[in-house]
Parts: sequence; structure tokens; C-alpha cells
Amino acid sequence: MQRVTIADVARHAGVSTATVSRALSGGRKVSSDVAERVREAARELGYEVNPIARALRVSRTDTVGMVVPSIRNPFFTALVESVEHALGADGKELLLCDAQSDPATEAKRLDALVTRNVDGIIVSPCHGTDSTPAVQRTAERLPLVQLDRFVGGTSTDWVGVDDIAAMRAVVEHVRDGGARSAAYLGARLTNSSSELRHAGFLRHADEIGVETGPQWTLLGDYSVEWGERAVGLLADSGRLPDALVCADDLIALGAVRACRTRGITVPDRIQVTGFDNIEFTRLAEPPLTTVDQPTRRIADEAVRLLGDAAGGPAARDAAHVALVPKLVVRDSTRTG
Amino acid sequence: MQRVTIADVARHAGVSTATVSRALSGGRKVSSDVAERVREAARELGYEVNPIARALRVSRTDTVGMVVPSIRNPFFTALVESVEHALGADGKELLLCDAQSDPATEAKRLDALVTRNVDGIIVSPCHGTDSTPAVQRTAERLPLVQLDRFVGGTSTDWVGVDDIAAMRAVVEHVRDGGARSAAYLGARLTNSSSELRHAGFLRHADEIGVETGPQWTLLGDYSVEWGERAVGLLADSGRLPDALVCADDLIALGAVRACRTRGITVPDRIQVTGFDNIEFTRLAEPPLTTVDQPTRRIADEAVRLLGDAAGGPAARDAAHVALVPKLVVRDSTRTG
DNA sequence: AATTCACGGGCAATCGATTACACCGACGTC
DNA sequence: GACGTCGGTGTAATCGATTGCCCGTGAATT
Repeated sequence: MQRVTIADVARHAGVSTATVSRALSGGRKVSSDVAERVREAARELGYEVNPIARALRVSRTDTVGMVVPSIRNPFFTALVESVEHALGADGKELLLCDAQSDPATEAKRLDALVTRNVDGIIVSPCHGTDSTPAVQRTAERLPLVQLDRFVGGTSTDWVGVDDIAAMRAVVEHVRDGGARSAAYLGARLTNSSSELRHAGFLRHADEIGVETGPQWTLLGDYSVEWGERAVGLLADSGRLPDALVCADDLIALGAVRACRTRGITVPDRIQVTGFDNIEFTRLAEPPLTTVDQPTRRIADEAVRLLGDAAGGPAARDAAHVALVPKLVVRDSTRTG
Repeated sequence: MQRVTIADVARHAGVSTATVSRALSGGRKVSSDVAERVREAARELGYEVNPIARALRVSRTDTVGMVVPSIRNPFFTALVESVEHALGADGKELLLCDAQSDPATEAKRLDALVTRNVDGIIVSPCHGTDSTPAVQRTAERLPLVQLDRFVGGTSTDWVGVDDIAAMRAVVEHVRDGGARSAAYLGARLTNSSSELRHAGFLRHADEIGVETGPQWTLLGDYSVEWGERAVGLLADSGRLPDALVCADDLIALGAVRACRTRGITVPDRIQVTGFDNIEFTRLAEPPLTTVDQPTRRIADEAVRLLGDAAGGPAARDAAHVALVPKLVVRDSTRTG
């Protein structure tokens, strides 16, 4: 039951612990016969380094912390899965925290991760301004990359998609489908992606002459319920636009559902689009046109950036990597 | 930038490190004025214990490892969220691993967690027999509780729901809705819940006189695609049963979707049930009748068991906690 | 008054690995 | 033949906290 330590291996191989360490972790050269003898001894005894002891000595834990607003949201789930996958390839572990969409909880979790000496932190901050202090002070102590969303007032690495470009693709697509007007169902502008998607929508709709309006801009939160409710508000308020551009898939799923129950046909009477391409968009009635987020690439990029930053803190300028997302056309919009 | 150590605090407060440790962690008594001085010094310097150093000394990490077959599956996502929540209350962190539904990966992750000295492991094994060796040897070294599923040939703590009882409720419910026959759309019997749900279905259908049959028992995997495909097979094979009892919600979602596209009305022509009560069952057309898994309570119970086991390993008999799940009736079945 | 005893506190070992430094023999150079 | 040099190895310090053991003090007990 007692763990095998490096001293046991040393004794068994008839060398010092220093040699064992060097033979196994390869710090400096060791003659090949001794190295072989050590490896042999280690194998026989079933030795494995104790990561705790190593971490204490070298202050590196091979562990990355990740904080997401809510793992319940399938988009973040996909992100977590991708990050876990990317880390696994590097032999690193993932310490996962859920911020419960609350900046205070988020701050606590970030501090806990710093205290735990993780090698780096991947965070999708839940709030654009309230999350700033915690993210800021965390980034001063550790390599940190923000994912998808980012907070104002700091400059750390960031990886996400180009929300503005994505929204242009969406608006042009529904215009091509014949929409002359569009409503925006979004989330309150408390974080960067909410803001950018909203801004991108308005800007491009304006540019290509799709009618919008304040009464057609409804901001709530990222949830199915809000999507349903927003359609209710819209329907009760008089004139209906030709398209509903939603800030994420949950809202869009709610919107589509509300349309069905009210007898508003999708996409014939009204086109609907989502954002994120979560798995269940395929299952909606009708399947949702949406914007695919390349979570795999986002995660890979984030892990790569963390690795780079491991060298020196803030040794280089912050990198902002904006991937270009793809529009996924399904049946909730008209084509041709 | 340098971290504050216990020695700094000791110097600042004019006492020894031993006293600081005792004053803060309260191992032994310290006079109240000294304690106050130490706390004051710690506060001023912004001292926080180094969990790595402590872990090395006391071999306890305040970290729990969790391994799930696939975090992509919303049921496991919910479980992870609940566990994270329950641990947070205890000031413990969660080391999350995804086994990618592969026993070999699962084994690797379990070993990694053991090596990392987590205090305990929560695992939902992906395979009923292939996962046994890894779970077995892990349980010999650490407190371990299995969640939802369990492997054969070991006896560790387990928390889940009573699948058999759940299936009785399901079968009786569709019978009450008028079904005289039912097909079972499940997953290959490679793990305990697959087996138990299948067995429960057959047993109770038989008992209450609902017709079943080998041609109406289709086993694939837990996925939407399989649900769709299975309905295709069923439809092509001649006679359709009055109900489709599915082993999980993903299958049921696929089934409902396939029924729609084939013009088989749900629930009028055929009733459909799911299992797990994942969030998207509400969104299906029609919303799915399913079995609710009390993930919160499952997680709480699991964390509690881990805590108990922390004392001595195998100091007591393995506990098997089977919670009784609730049937959630929606519109994919007939009532009355 | 002598002996215990409880209490509060310090010294130093300890957890298990890494690594700076010292050492030693062999080899090459002048 | 004396003197670097270099590759390989060992010794011991180190990371930061916890804790077994010991000591001195003052109160309680006999």
C-alpha cells in the first residue's frame, strides 16, 4: 500500500536518488547502462513520480484551471470537452469550475485556482465589467487566456470567433432569403459577445438595408425561456418582422418553439437563426440555421497560447485570436 | 510576486512557524493573544497556505476526481454540475476527466487521478465488464463511489436510481395510456443501467400483459442517431407497437423526430418515453414524457459517501444507494 | 514544600522530488 | 609530467507546511 518513492528505486538500482531523477526525467546525461538499470528498477517496483512532491519543488502542477459561466449551457460543455481533450494530449489535467453566472463566485474560483498553483487558467468571464477585477489580478499572477468572451479593461490572450463577421453572414443570409426586416433576440449587453453580436447585427442590417428598430431589439438572457417570452412580446406588439436573429441557440430554440405554438410558420412566415451550433439545433422543428463555433480549434489555440505564456509572464504582447465561424444553413431560414 | 510563506508570517508575528501553523489550522491550542497576532500578521502579508506543500505533508489534496463516459451527454453534464456544486460547499475542487466512452481511456484517467493523490473518485464507468479491472484496482487504493452505472465483480459504494422501478412506472404509464404492446429502444447491454432498464422493461411489461418481442427490442447506443435509425427499422419491419420505451432521452428524441418525419403521430399512433429528463426533452415536439433523475441528490449522496470513506478504506460495507426516480409526464404519452 | 501536570511554544524531522555544487577519474594538451 | 576539462555521479539543500517531541512556566495536588 505504501507508495514507492524515488529512494526505493535508488536503493534497488544501487545508485543515488539524484541519478534516478536524472535517469527518469532526463535533466542531465546519465550513462546508458545506469539509465537502463534505473528504468528497470523503476519498472519492477512500479514506481511513479509523486506529482505533489514534484510540484512543490518545481512549482509546476501540469494542471490547468478552467472557469465557465455555466456548464449547463451546451456551448460551454462543448468547449470544456474540447479543452479537456486538448490538455489530455499534453498530459495535463483539467480543474473545472462553474461560476454559476455569478461574478462573485467566479472571482472566488479564480482565486482558488491561483492558490492551487495551476499552470494556467482558461476562463470565459461571465460579465463584461464585473468580472474585470478578478480576471485582471489573476492574469497578473498566471498565464491566462480568455475564451469566447472577454472583459473590458484588461489585455490578456483571447480566443474566440469574430462575432461581427458572423453576424454579417447571418444578416446577409436572411436577406438573401427574402427578409426585409429583422428583430434581434439577444442577451443583456453585459459581456463582450452579447455586445459584439448585437453591434454586428445592427451595423450590417443597416448597411444592407434590412429594417430593424428599437421595438425589435429584445434583450434578456441566454435561455430557452427568454426566447419563448421574447416571441410572445413581439407577437403581442403588432407588426412582426421577417426574421428573428438570435444571439444564441438556446434563445433560438425557444423562439422557434414559441412560433410553432402561436402558429407562426418557420421559415415561411418568419426566418429564425441561432448562434453556437449546439447539438440540439439539429433536433428542433425545423432544424435551426446557426453559426458554428469551432470549439475544437478554439480549445487547441487556447491551450497552445497557455503553453507559450508559460515561459515568461507577459513576455510578449497579448494575442487576440478571432477565428472565422461558419454559417450552418438548415431549415429555419429560406434559401435561394 | 514571491509568495508569502509561513516563515514570513512567523517572522512578522515574532513566533515560530509551528505556532503559525497551529494558530491558523488550529491543530493544537494557542493562547488567544498570540493567535490574534498571527492572524493579524497573516492578513497584513496576505498569506495563504500553499496547498501543494500541505498536500505533500498530510497527503490530502482536497480534490476529488470525476470520470464520466462523455460529458457531451447532457445527463452527465447535469451530474458533473451537481457534483461540482456539492464539492464547492465543502471547499473541495473537482478534477474532471472524460473517458470518451472508452474503457482504455477511462483506465488511464483513473490511474492519473490516483497518481495525483485525489482524496476520492467519483466514476460512472463506461462499460459493465471492461471497466471492471480499472475500477477495481482504483477502489483498492482510494475511496471511490460509482454513479448511475456500476461495474460487475466489485463492491464499492454506488449511488443511482432504481432503474427497475423506474421502468415499471414507465410501462404502467403507457399501458394506462392504452398501449397493449411496446418496443424497447435501448443501448447494447454493456453497462448496468442498460441491463437493468432493459430487464425492468421486459419483466414488468410481461407482468402487466403488455406485448413485447425480440423483433421489438432494438439495442444500439445512447444517441439521437440510433433513436432515428431504430424507428426506421421498426417501421420497415411491418407491425408497429403502441409504444416506444427508450433507454434514454437522446434515443427518445431521435425516435420522436423519426416518427414525425414518417408521419407517425406521437402520442396518438404511438407513445414515446425517455429516461433522464435532460433539459431538451421539454423542447421536443411533442415534449417528452420521461423519468427524472435527481442529479442533485445523487451528487450530494456521492459526496457524502466519499467523505465517510475518507476515514478508513473499506472500513465499512459498501453502500448502495438507489434513489427512486419520478415519472415526468408530458405530451409524448396519452393520459387517462 | 515537593511533585505533578497542563499548557503554550519552539526545534527539527518529515513528506518526495529536483538540482546546485562538489567530486572523481579519464583524457588531452603543452 | 602537471594541469585543465569534461562527463558522470553523489551529497545535501531546497520547496512550504505539519507535527512529534521536548522544555519551561505556573498552577494544582498531596
